Amino acid sequence: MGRSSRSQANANRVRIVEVASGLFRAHGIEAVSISDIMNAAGMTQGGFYKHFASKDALAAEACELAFTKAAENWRRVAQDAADHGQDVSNAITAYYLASKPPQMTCPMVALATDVAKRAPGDLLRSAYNAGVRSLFDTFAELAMTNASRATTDRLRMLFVAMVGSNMLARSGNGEGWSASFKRSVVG
Amino acid sequence: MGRSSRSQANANRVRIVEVASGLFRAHGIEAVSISDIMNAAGMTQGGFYKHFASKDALAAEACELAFTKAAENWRRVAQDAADHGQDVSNAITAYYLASKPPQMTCPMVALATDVAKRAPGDLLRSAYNAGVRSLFDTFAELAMTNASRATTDRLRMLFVAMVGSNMLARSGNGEGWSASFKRSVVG
DNA sequence: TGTACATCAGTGAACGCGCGTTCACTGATGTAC
DNA sequence: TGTACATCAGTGAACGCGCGTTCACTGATGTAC
Repeated sequence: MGRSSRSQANANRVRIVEVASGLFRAHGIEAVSISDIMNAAGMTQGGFYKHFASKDALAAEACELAFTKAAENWRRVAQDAADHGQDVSNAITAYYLASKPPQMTCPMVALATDVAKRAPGDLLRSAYNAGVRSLFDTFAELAMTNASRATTDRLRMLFVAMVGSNMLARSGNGEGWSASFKRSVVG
Repeated sequence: MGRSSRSQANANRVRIVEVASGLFRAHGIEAVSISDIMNAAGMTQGGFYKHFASKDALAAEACELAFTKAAENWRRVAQDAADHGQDVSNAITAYYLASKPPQMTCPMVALATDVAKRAPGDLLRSAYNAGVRSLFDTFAELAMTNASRATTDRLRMLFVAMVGSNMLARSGNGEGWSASFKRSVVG
């Protein structure tokens, strides 16, 4: 197994970020090791530092990717809803609270605790906050094009309610009781 | 330093749980070591297992204590508000979203990620969910005695919005932007 | 196009470190008479 | 109340383990002529 071609190496780098983005969202950043990531990407641990300066640097990139993908999905869901004459913010909320595979967990919820440990100005913390900001802006933009004239404040409250009920449901016992929080938001 | 008396040992055990409850809320369970806890309690690591079967067992007890203290504080705040003829649910929400020292961080937010990693039926996970349930019930009970006839569903939405905005603010950059989420809830 | 050499993506073993937990030990506390 | 002995709360060193990171090495790829 000698040197890979430039294009192969680039593809490998992209795959590492994608795989890491999923693993981090499923298990949290600290619970996933470099070996876990590299093996899942079909390589061995040693090659990691040919692509990234540190685990932290990867975490910031993986975080950014997670938010980008989330925003893309919201746009797609909003388009679908608009095409069928349905309420856009309702559609996004329902999509957001629908159960998804672990690697698709909302990055706002999955990474919050890891981010909270970082100092202000930290790479990951900055990526996370830029992501939250961008995701809310996307939400507001999509919901505003809707017929309904929701205020920004009302959208902010809906947004944090989505996030909060998602977080509690994720740590819940699978009882219907946890689900009642979700229902209070999407209802 | 020989054997401690029974009552001294009991007091030490209580202190360990209290100290751990604060450290876990400030930094997360995995980021705090047994040494950290025992040193903060004024002892050395080796004595830990004379009191607890494992770090997990302590985590469950510390989690329970955190929720108990939170409920007590809410009751006190509600009583204060009622005594001054103020709206109870507003008072609790404002108190909940006010900035507090790290060791007073809301356990729902601080422990969520650690809990999410545990299997259903795990000791900590059970303690967390019992705590959430009990804290919401407390909230509903206190808010219902209020003049305003809020529906349970409306209280649930307010509850998850509190939790969500608190979580985002905790991982925020200290900009006013993060605070606008809190304002959308308490406003 | 062909050849000679430099580059560098990926390998896998090794490193230092901090963790949760164990253990032999100490000596004041608790108990039996 | 006093004495002899068992108990056991707390100590501090040691354990095995997995982590992030480093490193010497391999050999196909890229480049210069």
